[in-house]
Amino acid sequence: MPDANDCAAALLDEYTELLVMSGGDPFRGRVYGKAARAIAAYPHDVAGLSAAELVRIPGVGKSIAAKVAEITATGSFAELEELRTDIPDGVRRLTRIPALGPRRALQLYRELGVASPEQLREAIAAGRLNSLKGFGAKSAEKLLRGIELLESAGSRVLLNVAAQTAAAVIDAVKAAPGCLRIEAAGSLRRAAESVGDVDVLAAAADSAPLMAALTAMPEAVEVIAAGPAKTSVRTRAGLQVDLRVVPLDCWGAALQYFTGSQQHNVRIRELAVRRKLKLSEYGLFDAETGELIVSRTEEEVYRRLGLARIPPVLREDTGEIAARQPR
DNA sequence: GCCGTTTTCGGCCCGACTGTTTTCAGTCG
Repeated sequence: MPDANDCAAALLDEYTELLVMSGGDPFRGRVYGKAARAIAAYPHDVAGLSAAELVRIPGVGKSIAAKVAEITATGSFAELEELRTDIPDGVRRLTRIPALGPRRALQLYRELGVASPEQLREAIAAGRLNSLKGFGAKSAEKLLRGIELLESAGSRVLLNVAAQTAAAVIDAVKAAPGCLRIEAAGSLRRAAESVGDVDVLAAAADSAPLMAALTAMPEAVEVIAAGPAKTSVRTRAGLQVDLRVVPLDCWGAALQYFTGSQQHNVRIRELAVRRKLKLSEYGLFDAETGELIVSRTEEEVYRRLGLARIPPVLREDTGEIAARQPR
């Protein structure tokens, strides 16, 4: 993929983050993120394209085409530079802390002047978060832990390491009473080169014994979240493991959802919306009546959306959906 | 800001969990 595309995509992504942080129209922010992904996946060098050619890239309209042209010519664009002067780069780094998103990162900056993870640690130590609306004792504790995780930073691991973890989780959970089916999903099932976390999907009428089996694993040193539908733990090695449990009837829809990349799923769900349908991990439904249409197999879900089944490894939103739509 | 298998205007994926908020915003995937 051409360097110019990576460069333009990175700047548009940065602009997306800054837009989201500064409030404003959330849909506008999404558009830039979408365009950034399309440009990153675009096979031709954007630096050599005219405006008319740029707008042929899906998700790129006149306005973004002009910004890409400006990036090609100058290395950046005016609106981005303007936001950069408003929000220091360290504030963006704050959002790398787990559980700290754009809105609260900006709040920390605006109200306490905190402009980096290091400054956040100092602010917490000095008790300065106590006065901040929406930040309680638990938040402070969680943020400190998050900063530690950020600093130890082995964020993504190789596929084989994740596969070993998944195998251990599957062994432990499938022994729990009531486990009807279990399989690794997420980037592991897509066979991505590296994975950020381990996703495991299971089917059961009662999820409690399965969730208990996960949190009882000796490797699970921290419980990040624990609910009836989803439980997340962190392993000794710092790898996050998410276990999702659904009723057996939803297996296909759930596997479809928990396998696709975020972007693939958004695309597929948009396709559903355009057909007056609603897709979730629980099935494909009629948007108006809420009536269930299909949910048992992935093939049924894709077929009902007018698509041939897409192999897991391709579910990255890099053109695989258009390639399977009838012309 | 982009886009169209009713649309060139009015939408824009969907659900789970947490913390502090007593009804929901923020975050995540």
